[in-house]
Amino acid sequence: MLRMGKITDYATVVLASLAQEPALTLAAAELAVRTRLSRPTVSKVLKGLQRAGMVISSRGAQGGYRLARSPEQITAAQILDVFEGPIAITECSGASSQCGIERQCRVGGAWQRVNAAIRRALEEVTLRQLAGLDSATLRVADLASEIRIDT
Amino acid sequence: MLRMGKITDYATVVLASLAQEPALTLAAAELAVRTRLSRPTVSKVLKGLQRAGMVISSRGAQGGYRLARSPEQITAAQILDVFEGPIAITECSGASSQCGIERQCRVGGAWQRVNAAIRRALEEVTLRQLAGLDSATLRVADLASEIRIDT
DNA sequence: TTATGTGGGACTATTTTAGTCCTATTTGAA
DNA sequence: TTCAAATAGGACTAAAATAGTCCCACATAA
Repeated sequence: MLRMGKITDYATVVLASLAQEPALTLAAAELAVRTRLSRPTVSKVLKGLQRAGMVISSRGAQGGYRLARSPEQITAAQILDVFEGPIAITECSGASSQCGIERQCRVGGAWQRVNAAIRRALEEVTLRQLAGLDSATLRVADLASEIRIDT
Repeated sequence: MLRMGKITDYATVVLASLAQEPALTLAAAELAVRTRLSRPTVSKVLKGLQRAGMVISSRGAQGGYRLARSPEQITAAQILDVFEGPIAITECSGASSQCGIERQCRVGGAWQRVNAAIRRALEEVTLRQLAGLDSATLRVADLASEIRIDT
């Protein structure tokens, strides 16, 4: 329905892995093993995360990565932002909307609100939760309804 | 941040246009004029919508399209489904998740819940609202709490 | 019977995305 | 001082998704 790229997905996995051991500095190679992802991919992900300030890197021997903040302070929204950018659900709902039909369609406004709502929800979800470190697990009503068949 | 294709965007615009005149049967060409989109594109969109049962078509002269149900009964989630498919926010959160690392990452579950929450929010938004036909506008605050993830 | 429509694809060009690899730079430790 | 272990930053290619157009068969009102 809505999609995020695989890299963002990987990023979550890698971050979750780092969240298991917030104290340690782990090398990309080690993280690749732990996450079962390929090394180049893990590297790419970590570079992005470091540029975004989500992880702190140490270069040279014994170097590696660690979380820049605690898992409670990293949100799903932040993770999305790193690789997906601030691009909105629809182009109209983005910052610089100039689709030309704007005046006519009037649709933009509503999508913007939807988008804002989704974003706020995503800001409520922490890495701690994503990593399953929360004993009180996420409580969201039972599963998404499948394709609806209203008449 | 999260993205949906342009076609889905167009679909919303076209549906909103149809929602202005639920009684009329409008030809693709006419809708192209009203929405300021190109004819082929509008046509493509409408074909998809008709296959999905969102609009009803009449062939031949004086033919065209009209909404299959009232604007209140068409939701943003349904519109998304037509062209974006049921694909989830991350592949792990899709129906057939077999990413291989699933056992390790444990992340999938949380994303699934996030995804479900987003979907539910999208089901609350009607075409009527998207089209701006509702005098009482969307109340974002409510929407956000709808999709909040309790810890 | 002809104008006007939709139905269903086929098709191409463009853009995104995924994933790998190469080279420079940094740094701890023998 | 030197070397090995790591990250930084791109460059690059292949594959996949998207956008958008076009063509032709079929349907139907006048």
